[in-house]
Amino acid sequence: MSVKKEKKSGNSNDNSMESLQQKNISLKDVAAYLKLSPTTVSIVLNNSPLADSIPQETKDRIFEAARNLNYRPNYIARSLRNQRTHTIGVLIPEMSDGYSAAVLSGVEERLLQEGYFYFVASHHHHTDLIEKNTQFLVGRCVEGILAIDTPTNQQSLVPIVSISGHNRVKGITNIVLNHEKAAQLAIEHLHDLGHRKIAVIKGQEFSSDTEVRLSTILATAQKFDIFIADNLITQLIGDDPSPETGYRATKELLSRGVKFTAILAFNDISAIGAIRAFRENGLDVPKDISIIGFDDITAAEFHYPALTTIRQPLKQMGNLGAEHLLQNIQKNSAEIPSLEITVEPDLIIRQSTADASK
Amino acid sequence: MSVKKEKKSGNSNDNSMESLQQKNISLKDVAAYLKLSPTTVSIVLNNSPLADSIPQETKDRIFEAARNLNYRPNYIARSLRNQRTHTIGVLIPEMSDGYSAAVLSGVEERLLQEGYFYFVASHHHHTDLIEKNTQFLVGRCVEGILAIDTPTNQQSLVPIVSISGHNRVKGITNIVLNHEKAAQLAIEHLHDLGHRKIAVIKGQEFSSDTEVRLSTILATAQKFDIFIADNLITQLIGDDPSPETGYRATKELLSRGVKFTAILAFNDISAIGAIRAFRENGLDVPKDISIIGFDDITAAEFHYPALTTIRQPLKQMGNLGAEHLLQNIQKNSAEIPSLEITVEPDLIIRQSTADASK
DNA sequence: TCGTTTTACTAAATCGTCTTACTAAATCGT
DNA sequence: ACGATTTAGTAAGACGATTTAGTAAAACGA
Repeated sequence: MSVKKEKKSGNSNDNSMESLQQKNISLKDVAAYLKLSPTTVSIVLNNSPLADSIPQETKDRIFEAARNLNYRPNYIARSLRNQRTHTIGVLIPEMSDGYSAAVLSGVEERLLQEGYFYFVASHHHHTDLIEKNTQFLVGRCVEGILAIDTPTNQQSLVPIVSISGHNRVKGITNIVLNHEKAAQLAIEHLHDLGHRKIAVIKGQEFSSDTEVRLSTILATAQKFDIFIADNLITQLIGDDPSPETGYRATKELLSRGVKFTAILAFNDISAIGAIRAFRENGLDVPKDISIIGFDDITAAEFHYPALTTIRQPLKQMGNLGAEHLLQNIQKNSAEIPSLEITVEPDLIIRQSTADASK
Repeated sequence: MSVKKEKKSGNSNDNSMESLQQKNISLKDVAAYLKLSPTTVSIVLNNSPLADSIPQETKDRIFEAARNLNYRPNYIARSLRNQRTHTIGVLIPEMSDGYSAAVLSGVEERLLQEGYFYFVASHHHHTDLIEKNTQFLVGRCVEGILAIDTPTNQQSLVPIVSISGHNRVKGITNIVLNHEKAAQLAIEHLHDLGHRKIAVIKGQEFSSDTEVRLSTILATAQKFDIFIADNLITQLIGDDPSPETGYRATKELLSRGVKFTAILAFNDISAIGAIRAFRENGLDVPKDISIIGFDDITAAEFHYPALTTIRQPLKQMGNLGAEHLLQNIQKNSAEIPSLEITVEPDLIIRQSTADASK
């Protein structure tokens, strides 16, 4: 890393003085300039009902002055007075895992529409960081918190909406996937292809979806008369967000020597790691082993082989989460119901699944 | 999407009343409770030098009361008074493209250390959105702006640090890759493997690195007596952040019927698209065609074949960007130098490159 | 013409914190 | 014992906006 200094900017005689040094001008300045009171300027610029009695001519003068002086209301002062920050906090495990980013893009879209901004804080699966970040965010006067794939135990002073978070706290709105449907789609697809020996990669302990995902899969399999024994279940270990964990889990599974013709991965990331493990062991996907991922992150479609996967509408979930959070912010805390919003998965059939070889 | 209402929370007789309904208590409340003035409480809690004259006993009383009453200073009021928001704005093209997320994780790490939070705004490569978002952020009283892969033309009222942004505006600190070194690493590697006919996938018009990347590659190639003709250059079109654009660009290149044994992709995403295109045309990577990506995003290592790529230290760039922005915020605008911080690329050799077949 | 309403504004309080400029009492130095 | 300093605080203003509760003048109604 090297540093190259070029030159000072803002030599005191160029135009940067005029354009940059101007102190931010306040309502008072505008008022003084117009020889009016701040009150009048305020009600006109905010188009308050009180402005009805102000003649159009005066209004025009005010608007013009505000524009000419380049008046921008101070958001902080306004927030203090109105007790509204138009800011929410978002809790995520990891910025760079694809999943959070996809949800966030939905969150951002909706929030900006409503004039809200958001703070992001990631906790890397440390329980104490979840707690601490929540405190920080509340300390920053966020109006609500959106928890993405993050357990939320405590009740908070602000509304919370949880996306794929496991928790049964009162007054929290949950955005969750229809897990039964997801399991149904996955198992049915494999069953249709003739697979009967199916292995499963279970998620990390700390992942919100780990338990439901596994239990719904086992239950659904049973409906198809498929019994998934414990020795066909392997688990992701560690908080590395890369395919490495899926690779390791699969290696471990293969080392057991149990036979299977298909595997359900916890997510696309781990599916990608699994494929590498199979390939190293001389097993072709999908000829020898079929694999189904979960999420349908961008990488899934362009992987080789392209991943068959259960799509979660991640962006939509972000959108919905933001929407409900904003709604709850309008209500007073006593009337916020415990809601559960379910979104539907889709089976995306690509090249990582095929007829059972034998 | 379905909705299931469970039950109201906050039934007025459970403990949520006590724990949630308590109005936020202010400095004044603490002072009143202690029968002291807000001034005294403030100087003690902030450990201001004035507190030297306050006896320890009183201090203890104040600390205890603050804790018992669960006093949390109002950040907004404090910001207004101190004219500091400890918030910066981050401009990115796209939340979910892997690149921004990787840089952001570095940004976040550094900012949190310093007690800063950040607002994110993405512009999806729309010039007017860049302008608009900058306005919004400044309107939100951010103390500085970090522009990631985003052109910044105008001088602004707040310090700007640009990461991989092309711009020659005074007073802006740039974090850039050593592009010459990057080109050198890539070309040298291919040359060593015997490649002489090399194609290039050029970035989109709007990507900051597009021009430098191509020009440094062409210049470096020439040093190795390799001439890259125009008909060996194809370009990414459109703002789809998926490998699709790389796929299309490569298809188009192949349709020209020009021969080449290796290709330099603009980034890993487009390299992944290119591999798919080659595969469809019956070309094996790396047996028939070698390919080098750029960035080393997480997906690169686990792709098949694993991508040889030029790594950019994305997280470090985020870290540096945040660090310099915070430094510049301390200075007054006249003394901010136009700095260029260069970070070094690495050649990561994996399986997508091999000896030239003929 | 006199009282009421409307018009066109404004003064002052408030949001919650921090800081500057005090004061009153206690202690110190000689 | 008397002025100077230290101790232990406090009152008031500012940050920049919004809102409540006005007021003075003009227009209106009978």
